[in-house]
Amino acid sequence: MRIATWNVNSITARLPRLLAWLESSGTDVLCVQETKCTEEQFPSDELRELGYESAVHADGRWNGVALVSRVGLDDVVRGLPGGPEYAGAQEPRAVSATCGPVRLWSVYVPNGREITHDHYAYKLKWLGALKDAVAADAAGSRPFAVLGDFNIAPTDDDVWDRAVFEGSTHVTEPERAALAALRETGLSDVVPRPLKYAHPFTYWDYRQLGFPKNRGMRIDLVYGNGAFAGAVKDGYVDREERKGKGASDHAPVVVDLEL
DNA sequence: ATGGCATGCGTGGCATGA
Repeated sequence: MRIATWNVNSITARLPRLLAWLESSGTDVLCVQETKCTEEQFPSDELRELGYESAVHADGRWNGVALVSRVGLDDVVRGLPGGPEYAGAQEPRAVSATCGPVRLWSVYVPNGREITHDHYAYKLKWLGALKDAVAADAAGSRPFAVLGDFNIAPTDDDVWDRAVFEGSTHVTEPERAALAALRETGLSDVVPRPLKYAHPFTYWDYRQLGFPKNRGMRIDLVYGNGAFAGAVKDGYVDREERKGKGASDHAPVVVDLEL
């Protein structure tokens, strides 16, 4: 079973690449982030023609998540139960479902913007609510994983130059502590292998030749419980998909399981 | 010293991203 997570940075802008990649990679379940569309605009018909069902949680030009599966899509939950509001509203940043033998979440953790910004406090609250929402499944015996764009580099090695991020979000101790608390529910970081260079970065800024210079970050993560992590046979970052015109600034993270 | 790129919305220049 091949499961992947990919921040597509607009599913409508990425649709030709997305459809081609699903076919060429043979992915069974894809966790999508930053759909940047309404639920009506989501390309459910095009995906259905390829044999995939979709569960979408989206409301317009920002955020938006989905689960796309060809191995079943049941018991869909849209949103983060108990999640905090930002600017008076719940944002579409989480969707979960059961896909065959495995329960999965697709999450788009708030960016945080700046350490002094309200968005940063919101990010930490959001992660706390995520921990509470997944704790029972994380501790369970059914294969379970939270996949997505966590907007946190778990260690200093997960950014191309730690010094550049001094004073910035994505690398702070409270963010990493929130990730550690999430792991303590029973989840472990399923680290993919890179296809090139030493470290499995998953995001490279569009600017300043970030990708050619491999100035990347590992912020797209797969957090699986024991039954999930124990079934993992391989995992990699498909950096080929970051190449060329019309690429997302994130590459897909692919995990193969024997379930 | 600054911005540099891409997206949506909507046709000009913001807001957002990390």
